[in-house]
Amino acid sequence: MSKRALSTSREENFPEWYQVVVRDGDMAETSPVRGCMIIKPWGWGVWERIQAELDQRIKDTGHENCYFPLFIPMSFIAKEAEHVEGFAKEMAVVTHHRLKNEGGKLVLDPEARLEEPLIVRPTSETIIGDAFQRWVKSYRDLPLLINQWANVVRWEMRTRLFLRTAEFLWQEGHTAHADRADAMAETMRMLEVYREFAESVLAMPVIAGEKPANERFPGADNTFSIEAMMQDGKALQAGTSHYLGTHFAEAQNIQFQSAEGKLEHCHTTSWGVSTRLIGGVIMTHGDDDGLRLPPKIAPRQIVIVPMLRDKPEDAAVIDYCTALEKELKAKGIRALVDAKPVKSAEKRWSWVRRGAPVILEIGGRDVSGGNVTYMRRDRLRDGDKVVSHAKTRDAFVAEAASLLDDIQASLFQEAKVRLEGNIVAGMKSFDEVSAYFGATETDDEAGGTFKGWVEVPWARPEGGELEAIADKLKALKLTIRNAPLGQGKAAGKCIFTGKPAKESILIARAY
RNA sequence: CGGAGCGUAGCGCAGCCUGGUAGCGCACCUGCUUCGGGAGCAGGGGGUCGGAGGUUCAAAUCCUCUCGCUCCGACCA
Repeated sequence: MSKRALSTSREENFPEWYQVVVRDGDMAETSPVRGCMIIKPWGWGVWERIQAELDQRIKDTGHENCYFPLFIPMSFIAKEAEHVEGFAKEMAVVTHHRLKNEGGKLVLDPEARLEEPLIVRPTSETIIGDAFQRWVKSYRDLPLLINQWANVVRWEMRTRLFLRTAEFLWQEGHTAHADRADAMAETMRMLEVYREFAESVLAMPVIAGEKPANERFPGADNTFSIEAMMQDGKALQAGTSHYLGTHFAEAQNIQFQSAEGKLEHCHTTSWGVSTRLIGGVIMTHGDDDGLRLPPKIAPRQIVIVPMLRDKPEDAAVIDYCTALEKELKAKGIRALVDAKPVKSAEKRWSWVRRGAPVILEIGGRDVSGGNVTYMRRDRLRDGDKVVSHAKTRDAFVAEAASLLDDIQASLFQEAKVRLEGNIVAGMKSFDEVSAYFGATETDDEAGGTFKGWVEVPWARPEGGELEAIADKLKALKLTIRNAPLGQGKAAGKCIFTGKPAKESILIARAY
């Protein structure tokens, strides 16, 4: 008879469920500025964990952090034709540097119009390239390996908290290399960093692969992505890594003198992941009681809720909890006693909705017996019933770290089974693909029938042929996600062109 | 920016058709009783009904405009 902690379920209405999890999980809310979000302390705590873990990996692979301006001169963006084309429609532009008071109303001061408008960065290839042009003179300056943590703005039509917001936070890596091989190795190295990070830190299994030409970053020669499967079967692009060839180097004069004394253009790369990852975590691990956070990114891993009764004995319970918290912290665990004067049942459910991995409830009897009672958020219920476990306090403290490891592993395993069990291979024609997805035309609003991804052989068509295929897929709300790495020689024929297949690609609905 | 729907208390909603000056559940505050678990009873606080105009003796309700949100489409990390 036990009720759920949320007002809606994944099955009833997945998009609404997502919003409720974000709100009730205290992650973020919409702001007075259209399309922008306020990230609340709990959501920000998750982002801080993501930053800390990923930043370490970025540094371990030889990169240095720095910071470039938020504003980019419009002329910079205009230099790379494809880049302009790709971003022109979604840029925020600063045109004035002063307001004036006109009859009690604030208006733009026409005399304060900027000679050259400034773009609020949608990404920083151009302004970083401008610096690279000055920093790189010799082959001895290469490779140049830079990263920055920043906010960027893309004026999106439709926004959803974390998944697509007008302003979002990310890290963007930018590197310059002497040749294609070195730049490509960098591109793949960072893709692998993302894959490993997503799986081991976010417990989010992904498929790493190369994007088809029509899904490339504006100005890139090759774009690679990691794709994750959400619980509604849709794909989420969780990270990208681009080999930019010499396009930006040519547009911006990033040149070096080789050992042979020849002047050559650099080969550049860029790669990034954003706050969108948090949306991915929510849709990968959330359940009908709210968020379930992997311990590695949970701002608080173990939350201790004292069962207070407004009696003198409360003091002993709080002391017991505080001592326990201290012990756990000494072991490097992010523990918290929630002693707020709020009904304990309320506190329990609010931590459930926020997805704290382990929730302890400590009452007088635990104190006198030297025990703890706890719940695992990843396996909160057996059927409908909430499951609590009991242990001696000493045993709990001794095993706390491995309990967290176990939760991390179990969340990953659950998601991995879902991903691997829902990629359908073996279809021989587009009609089969169409039939597979076709049955779910009407179910976008409600959860509807779950449809996973389809893996099919194709001949890697380009140009107009690819455009036509993309349009055909679009009619079914489908996109090509990527061509997974490490696949063997593709067998059979391309399901679109009938030509001998070159590789397999994943087709899915996507965010 | 197009199509559809919706804006009434923190959240979820009723009231609108048939205008009469705002209500329910949860949450919140106080008290008492409970309490190894999402408690009961009693009392209470909180809304210029998204905003601006208009019609009217009177507007949450009718009309016009506007802003915002959600879903769908186009675009996209």
